[in-house]
Amino acid sequence: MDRIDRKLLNLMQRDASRTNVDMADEVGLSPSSCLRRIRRLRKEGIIDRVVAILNPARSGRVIKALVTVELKLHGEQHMRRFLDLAVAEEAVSQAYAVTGETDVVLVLRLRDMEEYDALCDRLFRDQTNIARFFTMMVIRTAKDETAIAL
Amino acid sequence: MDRIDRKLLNLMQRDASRTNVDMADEVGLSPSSCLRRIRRLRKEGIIDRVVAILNPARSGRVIKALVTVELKLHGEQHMRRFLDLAVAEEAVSQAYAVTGETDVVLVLRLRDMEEYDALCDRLFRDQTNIARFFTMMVIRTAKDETAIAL
DNA sequence: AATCCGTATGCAATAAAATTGCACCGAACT
DNA sequence: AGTTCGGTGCAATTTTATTGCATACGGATT
Repeated sequence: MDRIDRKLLNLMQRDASRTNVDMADEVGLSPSSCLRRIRRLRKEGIIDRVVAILNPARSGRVIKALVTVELKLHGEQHMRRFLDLAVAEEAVSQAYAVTGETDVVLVLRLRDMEEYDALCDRLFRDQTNIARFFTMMVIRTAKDETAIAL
Repeated sequence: MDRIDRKLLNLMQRDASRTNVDMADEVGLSPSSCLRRIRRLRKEGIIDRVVAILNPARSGRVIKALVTVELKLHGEQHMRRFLDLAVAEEAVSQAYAVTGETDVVLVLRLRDMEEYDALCDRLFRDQTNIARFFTMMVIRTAKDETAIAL
């Protein structure tokens, strides 16, 4: 993991659709050598995967919301049951069990408020193990990184 | 935007490193036709970009934390000042201005607790406009999707 | 129903890229 | 100095992407 590797990873975190030839040129290696590095990074699992990122605005899921959830019963099985429920929802894009102020934090991507209301019914109101939940609607997204700083 | 487009988008959200030939075969199109669709999806901005996702465990940033921040002064310029500060931090992977319980929510990716402590100094303790902040350490990640359900 | 138009398709030819074998280089170690 | 190992560039080969072209499909219009 040297300077060139880091350079490649930074390139590919920004745009992985470039050709190997192109990137090789930018980092100052021959295409073959560059390709072998990229393959190594993938084989070693440093590059987990390469994916297409869709434009959220074009997908219809334009409303983002954060929800903190407090459970009544905190046992492992209760936590697992709720997380399973949440994870199964398409509108739930992130779900974390956390320490501190609350038990679970969800990140939602919603099409509209109807979807939010219906989701709340399924995840919170119809459940017996929910003590409280607080919703924070996202007003402004200042940063939303898939890239990891090296 | 038909069934085949959606199929392609789902494929590429999971793995965009496959060859066009391969994906064309899976969706039942000729390579040329499939390629033209993918180019159209990119040109229209439905596919925003293609990126490499690194393994967080291999990057050293293994601790995830959520922080809610309450500001003392809520004016636009105060909000902006704090967000600018937060966004500049490498450990801050997401930053949202929100309604409700609090003003700002941050998602942190940390190497260790020292980094957390130092970050708190810079973002919270040294600042005059922070009323309170609550940290929730992530115990379990049940879902963390870059993909958007269509 | 016939026509027209815009768009999508498959095929085949071509261009470009990825992949591999091979010889070589340089650092680390004996 | 000799040896080993990992990485490199070059060139040949294979695979893929790209494009031109003829055709097929669907919708709107006459």
